Amino acid sequence: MTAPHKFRSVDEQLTALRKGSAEIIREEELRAKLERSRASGKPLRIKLGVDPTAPDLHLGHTVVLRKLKHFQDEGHTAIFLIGGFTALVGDPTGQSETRPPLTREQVQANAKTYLDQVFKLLDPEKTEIRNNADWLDPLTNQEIVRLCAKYRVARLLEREDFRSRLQKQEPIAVHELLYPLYQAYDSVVLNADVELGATEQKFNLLMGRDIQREYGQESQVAFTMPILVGTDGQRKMSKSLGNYVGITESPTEMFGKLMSISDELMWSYYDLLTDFAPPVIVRIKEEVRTGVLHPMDAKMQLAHYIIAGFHGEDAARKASDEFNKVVREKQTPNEIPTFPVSAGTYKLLGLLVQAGLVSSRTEAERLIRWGSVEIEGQAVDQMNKTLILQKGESLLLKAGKRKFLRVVVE
RNA sequence: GGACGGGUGGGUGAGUGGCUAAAACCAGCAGACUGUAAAUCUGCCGCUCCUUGCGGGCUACGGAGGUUCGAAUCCUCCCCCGUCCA
Repeated sequence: MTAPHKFRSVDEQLTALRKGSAEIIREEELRAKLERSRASGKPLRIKLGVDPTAPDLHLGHTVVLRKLKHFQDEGHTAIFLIGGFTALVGDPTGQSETRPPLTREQVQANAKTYLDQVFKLLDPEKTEIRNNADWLDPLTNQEIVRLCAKYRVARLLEREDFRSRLQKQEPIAVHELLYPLYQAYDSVVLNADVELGATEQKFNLLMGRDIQREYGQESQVAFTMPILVGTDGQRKMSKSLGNYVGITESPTEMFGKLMSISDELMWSYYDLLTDFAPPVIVRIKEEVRTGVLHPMDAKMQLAHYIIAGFHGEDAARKASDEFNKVVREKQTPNEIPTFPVSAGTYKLLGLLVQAGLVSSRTEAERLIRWGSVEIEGQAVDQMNKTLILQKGESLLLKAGKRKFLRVVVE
């Protein structure tokens, strides 16, 4: 009479968890941990740390978040760690650009918005939320030195971005070296069994293993996910590169951005941003290859799926309709922002700038010259177009292919 | 502390006295085409003024001065980054 197991079989779990992963170091250890947990009924502790450096999460963050959810779905404990302290230190991550240091208030505000967004995916009931400021802030100098004593400089410098910066003669600040140490120390405090991260986190995750051992703990499994390439198809998705899709963006915007990825890139989005089983994705790919399914339709299906996950079916359908209408049929969108003005005479150039449709008069001139500015569907052909607006009137302006504005005279 | 190398437009990166609003590439924008805001091709890509012209003005090559008819380019001082030596 054995009690029914709380967990699925280890093999089933492993299969589900492996999906989409880049590297699991080491898989045998993960298997052993899963076995032990299944036998004891004790869930594993899965750590995912995020530094709240910006107020919004984008799809890139959700890759790893989704994996955390998979662990959660298997009955393990998801630990969402907010880097309240480490956000102030700043992970080097290779970016040479010096970010302006965040204030504690900013970090706190960001952390709050993160949680709201994270719970669109994770089950809040089953998630342990921690903030490393809680234990890193009170650390004494003595303890910090003791922590530092546990690692060697040469090993720190093995990290890819340190090495390349050293080679390229780029600056490395001392505090940047500390970052991985703090992150590793978090794993000790949280007693993590597994730490999730993007592949670029590999070094930090591995360091957690060493430091945990130094503190007499069993090493965590370093579990990495591929980095999501941004909408430009080149570089990793990031807000500062402007190639991101934010999860709080409107469904329409998300749809448009997702449709703008290259046909090629869509497959990695299928892998990393959906929960379709691998064979399903293979089938879709095959259908596109043989011409049964149009690539555009495959992409629309993808966009629909992703958006439905954040905003619901209805919103996804609306966004899809809107896309068909505006982009494919080149019609006017349903919802157009309005810009109130008072009655009077206006020069078109000035109005375009004022309304924010263009960033400068020079740009407005350029667009007019190209015939890309329209009033009520009519291309403007004179540079000095003057508009006489009367009370109650409204005019539909279009600048470029997808900037619309309704000028309303009050 | 010493020797040496470097700091150029959103990014990478040419340019050593005028022909340079500054090559090239990337990003961005527009147009054509299409199957989508994919791909491809073409054009544009500091700001501003007007009589919209291969037009005028202003701003721009780390900062401040200077030389010169003219400076991203030469000189002086300063700031910042890196390498090597101590």
